[in-house]
Amino acid sequence: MVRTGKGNGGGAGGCGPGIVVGLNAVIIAVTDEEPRVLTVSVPGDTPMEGGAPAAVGEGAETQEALPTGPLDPKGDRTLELALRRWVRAQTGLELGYVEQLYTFGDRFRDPRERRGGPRVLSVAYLALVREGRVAGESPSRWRGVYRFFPWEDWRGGPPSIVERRLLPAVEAWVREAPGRAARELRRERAAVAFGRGRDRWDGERVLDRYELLYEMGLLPETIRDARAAGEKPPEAVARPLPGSSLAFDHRRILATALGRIRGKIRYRPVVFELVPEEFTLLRLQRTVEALSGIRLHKQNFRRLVDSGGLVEGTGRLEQGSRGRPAELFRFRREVILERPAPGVGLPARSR
Amino acid sequence: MVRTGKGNGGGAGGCGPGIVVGLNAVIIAVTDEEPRVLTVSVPGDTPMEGGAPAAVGEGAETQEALPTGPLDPKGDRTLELALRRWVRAQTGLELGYVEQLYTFGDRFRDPRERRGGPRVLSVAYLALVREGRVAGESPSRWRGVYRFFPWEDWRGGPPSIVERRLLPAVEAWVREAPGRAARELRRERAAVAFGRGRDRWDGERVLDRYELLYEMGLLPETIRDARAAGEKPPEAVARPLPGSSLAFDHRRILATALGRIRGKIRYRPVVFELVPEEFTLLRLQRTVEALSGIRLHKQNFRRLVDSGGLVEGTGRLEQGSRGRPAELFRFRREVILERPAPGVGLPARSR
DNA sequence: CTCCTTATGCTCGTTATGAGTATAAATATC
DNA sequence: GATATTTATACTCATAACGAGCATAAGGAG
Repeated sequence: MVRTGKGNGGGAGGCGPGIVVGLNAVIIAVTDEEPRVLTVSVPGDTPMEGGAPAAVGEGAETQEALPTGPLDPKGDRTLELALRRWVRAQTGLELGYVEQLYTFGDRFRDPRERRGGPRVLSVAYLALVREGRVAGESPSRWRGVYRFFPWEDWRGGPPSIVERRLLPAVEAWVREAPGRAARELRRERAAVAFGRGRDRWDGERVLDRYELLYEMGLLPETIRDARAAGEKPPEAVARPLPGSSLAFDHRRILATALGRIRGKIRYRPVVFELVPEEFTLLRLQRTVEALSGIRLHKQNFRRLVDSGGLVEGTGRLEQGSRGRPAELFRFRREVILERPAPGVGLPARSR
Repeated sequence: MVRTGKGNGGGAGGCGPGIVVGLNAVIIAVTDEEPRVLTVSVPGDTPMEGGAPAAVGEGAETQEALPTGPLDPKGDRTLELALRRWVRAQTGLELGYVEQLYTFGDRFRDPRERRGGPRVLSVAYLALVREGRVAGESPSRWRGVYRFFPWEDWRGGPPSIVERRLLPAVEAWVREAPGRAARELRRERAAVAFGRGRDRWDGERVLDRYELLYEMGLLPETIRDARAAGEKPPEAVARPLPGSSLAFDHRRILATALGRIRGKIRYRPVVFELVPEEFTLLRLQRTVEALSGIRLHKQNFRRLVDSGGLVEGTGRLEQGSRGRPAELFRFRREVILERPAPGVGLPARSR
């Protein structure tokens, strides 16, 4: 009957558990039509689950990471409450919408594991907050999400990085597969992730794309991790793709989060967690566009949310904007009682 | 710093970690038009993450539970591989489709926690297998999923239990709320979970319903857990709802899994993991119906999967059935390259 | 007053969906 | 062997949902 970790005692330090658990928060806001994520600075050698705060900014090179905190096994009633607790303490943010994202537990995702450190599990959460008010004095800041995934922002048409670097690299990767069968496999994986070209790009497959790029050796993480393992990178690539990285596997976690949001937005009214109580329809649309990374047809968006019962007009108008003043709307909570899956129903493809 | 569990020492046995991690498998198959889940027998006092195998079947009353296994922090490269490993060892099953479901970590979900035991986290996985071949000699067996959720099977119309017990109880629960505000809150929660009546029942909200029923005190778990906590059940209910329970919070985990499958089936071609290589369209339809719990329109289902490009005919016919022989079809793998979200697109409501 | 900008209303063709009707090809029954 | 029964499969039809575009309204800037 399945004992955990065949002998809890076998792990690090003679008596340690061999496994430690941390909680991870992907906190998303949309400001200035840009989706943003809250990151913190950690010293270069910080263990993932925290550690002595090691005097941040004391000289050693710091990395950017997602906020991480502990579960107090004797105190926190649920994982989510634990997350809310330490996010409040760390950043001053009172989280609204929170959902569990995924639990990450690959071996060596914390490099210290190679030096006898414990296996580190992270239960990652996605949180949406309304504004960019970071109250904490902690070294946290809002970063544009597309800083980490430049290839995911199609609002201005196909990003040049996709055309110029990504697709050619993918094609080369498929071509250079060792053997016919491997080539077919790669072709299919590439087609699923990138939709065989600029057409058919599926906005939700953020994680598939990230993982493929990682595997192809196009990301700095690939080199970093291979070096840590004492191997040489899979296929030495001239230069990594543009786009910032994050410590540990946190860019992967962020990719998971972005994909989840893009999916969720279609069938649950989660956008409203990101806009003020009252908003113009354009603001709502821009928020959806920021997250989904594509442009939407204005009139149809209006029809969708208005006659779809997602919003109701307040009768009041927005002040101080260019052009004809827009009516302020608010979310119609009743819609969740009326329709099974009220979302904004993005088009399959952009444009 | 966040060491896990602020005071690793406080836990079980003086040196325990305070947190232990287990993996949980919800293994689903569909046989005889019935969705089934693999369960195992555990002695009444088994700790969730396993422990000394305590001689199964030695007299003490046994409970039914989901298969559970460990993560070997030094050996298993990923959580999913760990799961595949011990499922193979325990049951002989070679899992095909596997996806992570959710991580459960509420306090006291393992009752031994109250007696100083460690906090037990379970990372639950959903696995789909083609046939009901349980090779292992372990005390595992296939149970009909609706044995645990009789109110979720609407294939024969609204289940009598819904009409006769569930909805009346829900209405009473709303009515008896302490105060006006609480009543409104309950009304809304009930409406979301149960769709304000036999109409608008959303098949995917399995977990919402389970949790509401738990909270209402309509399940044996409510009483069990309250007793373990030394409290009295929230609102003493005459008799619990029909439907088998599972050990620990495993019925909740199963509810999560069923809801996930029902959602997934709509936009990913996962049904094909549950039928043989070649199948008739009726068989495919019955499998979808078994999972979604509703009946579908035969001709439209055919149109959906056939002209939708999900399947292709083999030209061969099924042998030995009543009526006109049906053509055998197979899954068209190419569809995942062609369409972004190929699923079977269930109707919002039944009938 | 005219142009520019944004908001909002409405139309139109296409596709998807829900519900049938009709016919075909087997086996079972008398 | 004719007929009923059962299941498969092909089509039709009305309606809803969707994608794209035209047209008009209501502000400010020049």
